Amino acid sequence: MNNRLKVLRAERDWSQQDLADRLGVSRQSVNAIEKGRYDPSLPLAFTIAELFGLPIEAIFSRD
Amino acid sequence: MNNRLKVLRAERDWSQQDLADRLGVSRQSVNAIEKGRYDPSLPLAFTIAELFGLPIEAIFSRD
DNA sequence: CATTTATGGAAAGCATGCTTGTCATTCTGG
DNA sequence: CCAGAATGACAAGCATGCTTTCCATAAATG
Repeated sequence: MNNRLKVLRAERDWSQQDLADRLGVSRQSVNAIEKGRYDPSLPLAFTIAELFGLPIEAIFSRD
Repeated sequence: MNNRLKVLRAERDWSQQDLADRLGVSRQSVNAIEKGRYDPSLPLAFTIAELFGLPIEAIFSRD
């Protein structure tokens, strides 16, 4: 899966740590997801979508 | 997370096995997800949403 | 320069997702 | 009644998600 986390983060001028704090996960998780090393769980994808006020499909997409 | 799999399946008169075949997963996975024993991975949630032609948020929701 | 902040990644360990196989129960058709 | 289909569940095993800890590099700041 691809994701737009880096862009959404940049639009808000948040560091990976800032985003991780808002999501309640570790910075390493944000980094790994952002770099495509793995996909978030569905619950985390919901948390991310809610934080950015976007549908999951507007943030994540298939490769 | 809650999900509407059972209803969506019933609307189409599909068995759990029918749905599993269409999703490319085991019947046990469909059963476990439907019964809330665990959540699907994000890629599987995408496959489910595509199969039913609905946004992920129209199928899955937080508890 | 020296220090701090941001990012990328590796390793080990625990939790979760998914598999195959198996079993029990219930329901339906013949 | 009997056979088969459908559902629910459990176990073992492998894959993935997430954690903490640690290290390396680059960019920004004093």
